[in-house]
Amino acid sequence: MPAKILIFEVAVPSPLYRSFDYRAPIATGESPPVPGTRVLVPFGQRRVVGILLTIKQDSDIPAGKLKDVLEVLDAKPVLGTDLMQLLSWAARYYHHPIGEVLAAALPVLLRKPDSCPDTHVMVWKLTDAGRQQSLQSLARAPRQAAVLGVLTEHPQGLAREALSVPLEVLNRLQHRGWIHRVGLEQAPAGNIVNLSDTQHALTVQQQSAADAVQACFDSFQAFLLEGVTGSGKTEVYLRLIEPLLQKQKQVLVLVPEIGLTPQLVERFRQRFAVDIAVLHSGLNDSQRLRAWQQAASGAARLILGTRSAIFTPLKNPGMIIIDEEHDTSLKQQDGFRYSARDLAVWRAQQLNIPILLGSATPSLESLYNAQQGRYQLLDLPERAGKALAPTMRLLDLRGQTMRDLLSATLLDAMDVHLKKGGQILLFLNRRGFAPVLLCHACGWVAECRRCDARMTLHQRRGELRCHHCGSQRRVDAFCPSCGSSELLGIGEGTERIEQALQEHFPDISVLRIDRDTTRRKGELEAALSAAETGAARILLGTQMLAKGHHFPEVTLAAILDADQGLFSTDFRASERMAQLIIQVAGRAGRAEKPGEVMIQTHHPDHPLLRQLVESGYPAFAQSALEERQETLLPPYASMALLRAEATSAEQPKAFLDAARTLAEPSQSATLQLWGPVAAPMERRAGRYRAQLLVQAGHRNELQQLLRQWIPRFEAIRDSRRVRWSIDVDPVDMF
DNA sequence: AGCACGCCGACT
DNA sequence: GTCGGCGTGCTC
Repeated sequence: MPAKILIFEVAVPSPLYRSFDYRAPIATGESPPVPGTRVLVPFGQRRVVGILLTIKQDSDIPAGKLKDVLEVLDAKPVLGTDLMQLLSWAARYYHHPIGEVLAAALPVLLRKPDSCPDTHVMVWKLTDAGRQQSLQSLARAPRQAAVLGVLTEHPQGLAREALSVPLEVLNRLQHRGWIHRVGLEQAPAGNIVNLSDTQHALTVQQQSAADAVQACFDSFQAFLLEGVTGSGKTEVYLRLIEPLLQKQKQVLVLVPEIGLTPQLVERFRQRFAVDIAVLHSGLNDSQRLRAWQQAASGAARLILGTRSAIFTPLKNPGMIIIDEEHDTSLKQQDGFRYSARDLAVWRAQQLNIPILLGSATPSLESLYNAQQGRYQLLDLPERAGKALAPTMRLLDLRGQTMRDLLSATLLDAMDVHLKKGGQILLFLNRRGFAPVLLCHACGWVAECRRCDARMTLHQRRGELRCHHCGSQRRVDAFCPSCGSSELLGIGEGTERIEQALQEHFPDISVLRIDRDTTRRKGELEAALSAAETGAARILLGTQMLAKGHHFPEVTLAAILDADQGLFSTDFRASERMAQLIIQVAGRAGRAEKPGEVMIQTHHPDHPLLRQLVESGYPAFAQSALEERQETLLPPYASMALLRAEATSAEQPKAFLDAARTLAEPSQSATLQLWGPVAAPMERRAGRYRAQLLVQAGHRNELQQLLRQWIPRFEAIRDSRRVRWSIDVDPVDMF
């Protein structure tokens, strides 16, 4: 009888669409590890950290090829059953290699082969000796004295973060034997919900929305909270979070990238005296690991994060909230291209908890789900408090006297608002000085050497920059083509508008907020606070300015160029433009001052624009949905985009041609392939890009095709030479 | 992806 | 005579 050997099936961090089998380690101990545990395995010439998927009795791989697991790295799995299920499903649905999916869900430090640092919450406490020290004896070490003082008042101990002194100070005290570190299994379970008195009474609509969700606290239900700007969505979130925290549950809140500002975090902190884990891009690896562990242990009760926070382990999940659910930054745009919103709905269902999707301008997908009865629609049609809805107006630019995108009508309106003491917000989604540098003598324009794109002129820094690949160079003094010195910046960016505003309103302070003015740390915060206090009278900016901030003094908001979104090749462009316009409009008149919104366009009769302005977003969304239905576009169809890129233009096309041929036999009635075609900007960062669109009437049909199609790509000759990727439910068609 | 192996060009 | 270019193949 051969001895029974166990086989570990392991997901290895590599772009391969399969798992790998290993012999279980010799010393498995009493209880074998469970799926979700990290294992160190030999892989080719390397050793890598993989994740145990299953333990099985035998393998299809010949015994001679099997290698041994080198080490089991965790006593407890880093990924619990629920996350393993979520991630396996996500790998299948998005057709991304399981090893990369699992790796993407783990904090960087857990992807390294060190054993997992302790998952305890560490706090510092006074020792008996420490308690007996007099503070006077430490007069020459004020920081050490302060620590002793604070710890005297907190006999249960405090985390280092709470003490906010350098580690060195603590080490010195520890060395003297006056304080020591203690690991707690969980954070001190204070009962901790501590409502501040800033709580406002809810409006009738807010209350009924909150009631509806609260009625479903103990089971899965998806809610779409459609609330106009200023209607108090956040207050509804806070009201719902409160009873859950009291029941010792955790709440996971996902927000778009720009939405996760210190101001938002501060609002949560002021409301609830619980440990909040904040997961944003600014964290370093150990901070991120710590936040993850605090969520996993249950110590953090409120988890606030961007897209990838959807993979945070939760000990005691109570609810998931997705704020600004329409925002495209919730969809990962490279590598493992998942939608955090869609995964969140799946996860809520799996955890049997409610999920709340909030937006002033819901995505057409979510509105469709609400109409289908999958989501329960909650409506907040009115602004809370005394604030009045702003009036919106299209400004016909045709034939108007213009000064750098500022029409005479707009300038007049600005004058009026400034005289009345109002603040003004101008939105333009184009940074830099001018999007084109043109030679007046010969017509040459400055183009990027690595992209099919014009360079943007950044005049103040004397640079040309490509906004697609990031390359930059000094602006030419003479035309490289004809030698003329007459080089003109054509078109407008925020930098030019800023200059024009300063000239036109010499006594008014203008604040420009875009990626160029807020590049360094702290600059964005400084700018936002200058905007909020009203110190700056005219605010000018890009997306950054439009999203989520509260500027109570703004009485006039203007979209300087609404025409960009009108004639795009991307069928979602008009939806985006509408969302952006409403978002900018939402910045005006939030306080007691009535707001005015002006939208500059050369197409004032465009049906979409008119409907948006005259009837509002819900009406716009309804007719956009009807149009999608007629043209059989999402959400009435399912899409996947196969992209390929390489250093030559031919290779991606050849690969996609081959891929298309492989898909051809399985074409059914509603399955369609479009392309391959060159990407809208074919060359980007020196690489040529092409794409093939797959469309199906049904999700299942699309999935069925992808399942049998993608494994065959490895057989295509060029598949090694091109970089290809599959994007299921793409939101960006580029 | 990473890494090794392998076969052809310009260097000490 | 070697260092190194990137094409090809493999990873339990």
